[in-house]
Amino acid sequence: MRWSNYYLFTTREVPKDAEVISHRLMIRAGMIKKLAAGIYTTLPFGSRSMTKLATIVRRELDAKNALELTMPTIQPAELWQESGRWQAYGKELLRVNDRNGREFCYAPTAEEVITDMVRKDIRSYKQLPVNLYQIQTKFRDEIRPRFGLMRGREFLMKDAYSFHADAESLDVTYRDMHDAYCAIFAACGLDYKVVEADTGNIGGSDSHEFMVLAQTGESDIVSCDCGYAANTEKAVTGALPAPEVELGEMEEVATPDQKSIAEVSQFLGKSADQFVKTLLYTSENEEVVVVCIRGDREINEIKLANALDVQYPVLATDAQVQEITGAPVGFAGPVGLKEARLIVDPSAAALESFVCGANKDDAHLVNVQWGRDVEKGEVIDLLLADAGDPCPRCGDTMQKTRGIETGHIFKLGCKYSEAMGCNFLDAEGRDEPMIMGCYGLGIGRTVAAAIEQNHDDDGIIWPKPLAPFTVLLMALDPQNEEVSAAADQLYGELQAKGIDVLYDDRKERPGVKFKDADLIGIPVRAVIGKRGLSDGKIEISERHDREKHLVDVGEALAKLVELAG
RNA sequence: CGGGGCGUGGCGCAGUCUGGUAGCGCACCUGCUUUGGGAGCAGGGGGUCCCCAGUUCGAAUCUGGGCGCCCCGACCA
Repeated sequence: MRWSNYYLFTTREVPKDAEVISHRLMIRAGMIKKLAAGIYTTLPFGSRSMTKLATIVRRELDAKNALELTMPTIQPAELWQESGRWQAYGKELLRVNDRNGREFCYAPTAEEVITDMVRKDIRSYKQLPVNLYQIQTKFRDEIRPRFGLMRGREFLMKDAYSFHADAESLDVTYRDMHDAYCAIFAACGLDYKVVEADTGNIGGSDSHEFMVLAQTGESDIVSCDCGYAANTEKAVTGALPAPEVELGEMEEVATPDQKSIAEVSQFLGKSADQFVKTLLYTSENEEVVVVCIRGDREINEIKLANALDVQYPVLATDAQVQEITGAPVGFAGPVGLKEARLIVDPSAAALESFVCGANKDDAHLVNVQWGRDVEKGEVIDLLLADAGDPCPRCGDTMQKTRGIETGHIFKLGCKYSEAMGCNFLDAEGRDEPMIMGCYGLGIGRTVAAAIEQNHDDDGIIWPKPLAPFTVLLMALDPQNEEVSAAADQLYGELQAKGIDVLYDDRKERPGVKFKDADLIGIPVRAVIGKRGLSDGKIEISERHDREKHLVDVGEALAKLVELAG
């Protein structure tokens, strides 16, 4: 491709709303352009990267016998009502009406449509398993789209769905997809981690996320050298080391205006890990739940939602706290709260003696003991895991890192097949719901993640497999006939070798071309200028180290082919 | 959903408080010079100042309504 004929316009400045590096670089390098909040046009240069990733994805999935199809992006409401997600998905589901007023939605995912298709086509266990995928645009009306392609509303995703006669068959496909995803991310040259994950509103049992490690990621991961790794939404820990406490009789102490754990901790001279933090939650079913956790730790609200089997637990209002505890916010404790359901995290349950609110204005209780002074209630893990916590498998100290969720695989079980009557006849002639799995991979997000992980101050440093072009051929002074003749010839030869080459034949000054070259980050660069050419040399370098090698004109092609490989 | 901020050529901004008919840098076009790390000089094109209504002789500027966009928060007992 000759740059002079191409649609690639770089910019020196970026819109002020672009904050993360991949977003800035994708705009500056002419890959994407914003149309509306979280909605982007992918320009030709960006499109090439996406296509390269899609090709890798297809190759690895096809190798696992997954079959590509294409489903509509506009889906009828009836299917979503059947699965129950027309209500459950909430505002993220973009709903539209056609000219007759019939309700549709723009697909955020395609479980309903694929399940509807399969229930109509497949009757027998002999036709199972099947694994079907598409690479198709999705729309999710996110609360807060941000970071360009990292969290867009409209985005390109590969989604796959498998159907099985039994759990063993699902296990095999799940493993296949796990391996395919590993192959895909490895092929892209990305530093990634597979972690245990919560299933969120997709539903189902077992689930893993593929995280590209980057500080700008929106997910927290804890991991251990032994191999355990999990999203903090899901992560469990070993028992926390118990703090040393003095034992004594329960006693009320005055703590005027000392509301937060930090304040009371300082006021009483006791560390925060000797406290029990008591929080009141409500949810859509309006039951108030009292939750206790150790004073220095945080509640994982995803775990709480799962424990309560609700969608969104929310903290009780100040008025509700006043009504139930009889005290303003800041003085809640488990002692004497008989009316409400009490859930205690193991971190709090393990305390031999602790400090908590007295359910009375300006007062706390010290030396409280479970069993003696207050019933323990249900002990359920609600802890938000953090760096330094013990690994649940081996007990070693875990680390915390951040990652970008680029892939997510689920064992769905029968959630959709039961709701939608997607059944088959087994060998005994019994009607059974199919067991399902689903597997997502964000195409645009993975490309953004690749940039997040591979760049420097001057621009993108593409991993070769995702690079829009493999070789950038620069003619420094295309007006000079010798230079342009040599460059034209090399360009033709590279094309003949099947190499993706971008030929910078623009009539720009050298400085502009070098800056652009660094910005767009093509892995291999060949520079032809009259200075080198007078000695019969072409300068070849790679973007990742920019080390310059002068190569004889006659050897340049072979060298470039070697580096491109 | 709550809080804050912003909408002025393609991009980044000034002008708004104190109303008088729009400007700067980058980008773009033409010419000359320059040509190995975002050149110089000269000339030039491009804006219903987000939209609607109102006040006024006069509105980018004041008032009201709407739309769009961004950031922060949704972390506490």
